[in-house]
Amino acid sequence: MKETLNANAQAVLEVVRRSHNHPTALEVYEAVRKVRPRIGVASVYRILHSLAQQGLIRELGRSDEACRYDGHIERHDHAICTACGALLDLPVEVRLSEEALRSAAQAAGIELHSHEVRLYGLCTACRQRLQQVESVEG
Amino acid sequence: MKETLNANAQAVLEVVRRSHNHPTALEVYEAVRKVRPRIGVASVYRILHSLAQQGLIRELGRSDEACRYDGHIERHDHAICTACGALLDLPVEVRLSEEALRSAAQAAGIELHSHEVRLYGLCTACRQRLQQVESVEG
DNA sequence: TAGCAGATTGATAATGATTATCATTATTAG
DNA sequence: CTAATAATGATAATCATTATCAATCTGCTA
Repeated sequence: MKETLNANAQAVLEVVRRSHNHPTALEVYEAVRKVRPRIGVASVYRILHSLAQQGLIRELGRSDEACRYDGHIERHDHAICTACGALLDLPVEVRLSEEALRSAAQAAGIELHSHEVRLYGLCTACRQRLQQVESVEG
Repeated sequence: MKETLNANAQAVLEVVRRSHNHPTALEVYEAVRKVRPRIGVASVYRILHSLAQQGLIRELGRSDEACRYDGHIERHDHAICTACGALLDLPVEVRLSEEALRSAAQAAGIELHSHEVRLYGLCTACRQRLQQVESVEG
């Protein structure tokens, strides 16, 4: 059990908090390297897991290729582009009733700690890109 | 564009539909091998992607280590154990309003196709396991 | 029906993310 | 200060997935 953060862990936490685009572990590694050049990948992975376990950052299930991290630890929802895999924070909360959550958790037999709504669809860029392809092919 | 499913694809689809525990691609491969021994991993991956693209199965973002597939293509929600990574289908729907969804999608700038609610917490097994650890350590 | 163009397949190598190993270094207790 | 212990990072190993490519199958034409 580690309570205080050393310089490496501080740097990792800083990077994750400062980046608003859900960096992967390797991206965090590259960024942290600039300020702590001697750090290795293994330590970055170790620190990320440890920070996530302490609730200081959030580990997002990998939607496309690699696991991504989020400095926003307040509960929030996501939108995921089914074409390019982009994972966006929703700026608004999708409201749902406590009662619905509680009964669903009970039905599944789990002790509910948190929840997330995921919206799937096409982001603006992909929508435009696909329309162009259609018009060329069609 | 392929419309008809050949014997390999049929077998893969059968396996995914028959298994009620979100198999990984490798698990599907092992199961399909029993009925089509000459099939290779590459084909299984190809077929899984193709079936998912045709909407015949659903590709679940990898919650723990590997990508998992679901024969249930009707929209449904999931519960995820934060301790062991288990991914469970919710037997009931977590109801939320069309209006809330639509406005959230608009705020994120995506064209909404589907959505999913994810409940995070401890499954029964992990709850018990962790209680035991506590009582031993405490 | 034979022969061929193109698609499909599967064995295998390659890739990319993550984890394990382990010698070295830093930290702490005595 | 020294011994014990924990933390670190370089590197190898692992695991899922993808790319490559020769072999095979498909439908089609002559």
